[in-house]
Amino acid sequence: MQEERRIAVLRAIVQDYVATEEPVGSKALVERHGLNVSPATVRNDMAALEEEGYLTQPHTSAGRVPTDKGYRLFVDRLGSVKPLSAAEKRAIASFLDGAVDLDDVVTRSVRLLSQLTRQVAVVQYPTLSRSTVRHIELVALAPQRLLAVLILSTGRVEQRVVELPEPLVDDDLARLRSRLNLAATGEVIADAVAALRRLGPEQPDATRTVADVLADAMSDHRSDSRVAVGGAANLARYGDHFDSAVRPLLEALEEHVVLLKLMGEATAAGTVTVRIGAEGPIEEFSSTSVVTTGYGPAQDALASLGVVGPTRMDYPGTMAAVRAVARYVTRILDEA
Amino acid sequence: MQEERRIAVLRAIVQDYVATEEPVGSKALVERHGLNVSPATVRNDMAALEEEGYLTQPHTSAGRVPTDKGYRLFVDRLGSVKPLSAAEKRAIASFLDGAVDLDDVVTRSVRLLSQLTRQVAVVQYPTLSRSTVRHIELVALAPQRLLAVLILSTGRVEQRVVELPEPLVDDDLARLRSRLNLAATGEVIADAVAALRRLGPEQPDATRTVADVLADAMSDHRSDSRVAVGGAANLARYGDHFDSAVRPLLEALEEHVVLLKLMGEATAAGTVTVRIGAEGPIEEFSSTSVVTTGYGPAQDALASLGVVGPTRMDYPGTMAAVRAVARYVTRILDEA
DNA sequence: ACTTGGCACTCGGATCAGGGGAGTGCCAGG
DNA sequence: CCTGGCACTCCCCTGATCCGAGTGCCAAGT
Repeated sequence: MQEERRIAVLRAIVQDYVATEEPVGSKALVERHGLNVSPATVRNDMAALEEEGYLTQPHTSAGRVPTDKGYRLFVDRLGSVKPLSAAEKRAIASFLDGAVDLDDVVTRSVRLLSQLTRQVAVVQYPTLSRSTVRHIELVALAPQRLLAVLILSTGRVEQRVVELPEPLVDDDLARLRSRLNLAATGEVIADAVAALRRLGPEQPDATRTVADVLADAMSDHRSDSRVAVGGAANLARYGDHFDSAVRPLLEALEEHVVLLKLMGEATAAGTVTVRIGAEGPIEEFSSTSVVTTGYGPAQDALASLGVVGPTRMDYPGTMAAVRAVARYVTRILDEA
Repeated sequence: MQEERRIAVLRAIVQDYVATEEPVGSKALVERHGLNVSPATVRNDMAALEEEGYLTQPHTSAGRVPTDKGYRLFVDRLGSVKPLSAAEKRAIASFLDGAVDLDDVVTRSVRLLSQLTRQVAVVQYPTLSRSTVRHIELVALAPQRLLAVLILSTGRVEQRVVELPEPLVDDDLARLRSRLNLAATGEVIADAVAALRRLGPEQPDATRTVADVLADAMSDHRSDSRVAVGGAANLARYGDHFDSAVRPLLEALEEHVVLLKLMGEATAAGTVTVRIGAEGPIEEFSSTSVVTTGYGPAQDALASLGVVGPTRMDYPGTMAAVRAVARYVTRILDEA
């Protein structure tokens, strides 16, 4: 009985604190929420919750603030994620439907997500390792120079200028093109790389050169850590802790490697992961929470997408938005 | 005689203020700079400069701060832009030389520029209107569906999935491809669009469909306003005015259209444009300066690139960095 | 065994006065 | 036209005071 009320108190505190950004006291609590008990009772509960580590007091004589542990309990005890309104769903659909290519999908998602959550949104580009080669194209730029274009199943395009060891006539170019496509098209990246590397030493130099460049392009780690970021302006709402919190985050947003570490491994689509404060991998961001999920085919997430914000954030709303956007993105990519 | 000294005083004030971010007084001035006059003399000069609108006092009894007009004079009277050190030049070269494609060049430039200037850097992608069509590629995805890939001279790649009104066999595809390339390859975008649109009604439906999609892709204004932004973390150094200055800027950095307006028309490569405070087109950014220049072939700039920062910035250094980076980017693009 | 009202206590934050100091303007003399 | 001197003006820092929200605890009530 009391146990239940304590959870209710914790929940109320979290909600109020998220809304007001100020430590919440016993009196205000009973007023704003329909708790049918006196402030004194709530005080006892709060003392107990503090004892167990779910709350803290900034000062001896101030209201209570949830700890990371408190948020964690709050999130875990969320019954169901509240579904988005019909209007929001429609907005998502219409916003994403106009996308013309992969870049566009990612850009729109990131913007959409940041607007829905009023937070910093991060969308990782589909991982190379999960995609297959759709086509390889060679365009002659000069007799000894060509442009190799690599098109992947996810819609990603890589291109490289290749200097040839010897001039190549059109016929040779066509032959080379079909040889490369024969080896790589339809294959998963890892296999395609292997196949290209195997294109033996017995082949003419030009083949080797081009195959190597393509294989390198495919294994380029740089392109495996591409992310899009949006809504950085929402950081301005961080309020205080400017130098200690906002600045490192702004820096991280440009360091994609750090950002990806912060986002963590792509989880299976459908499951929304919430990392609260110090639960994350980077000490500096101990007052930052991350809400992510994977997107792409069910058991085989292409990459993750999510939101980064202050520990004091609207978890239910954020989780709902992240999940919804992931779902739509998955569908869009499926169609293309 | 006094005229010259006044300029010297203004210059000294600008330098000190930029360095310390605090109003500068007469005594500190004569000490830190080798002015061979007394503080009283400097005070007279300052009073005159204030009279003419080059300086202001935050409070009756505080030091002086340059006005926009003061910065303007300072910038105009800069003798020569101080050249970068050899080390810096080397850094630029090595930083940009590793770029593999257009995206990479732009990304690296933006990062480089923000690091050199410790400011927010903005690089516009080469304008579509100045580039030519290098190649058009069609890849069959399904009998009635193909992927059209458009490769431009600047290295930009656009792709679209096209649903065909009728199935297309390989031979037709090859014919279609060469017809499209014949019409568009080598042409400036505007001409290519026209040529594609002309691909007459007498042609089979598939041709029309694909040609239209390509023409649309080329005239897509969305892609004409692409920019890359970097160094947003440097905004953290804005110090005070957080909500009034940093926030709108952060927002603008995501609104590429606004950002481009702020950057202004691409100026001829070689000329560095400085827009100080209220000289800019957007009232909200009246305490923000913009330093830009064009890049690309001499008289025919592809696009602009530059830096956005507080009016109180190191103009000589910033101008030098912007010019140097533009120069290198031009060279790199020329080679590719 | 909880809950409740009462009460003393704590402590942060707002408010205010006072003093120090940096900087100015002006004037009279070089 | 430059310079030293001097009175004056505010800004801002410091310390003291006060107020009130909020707590913890206790004793009484259900």
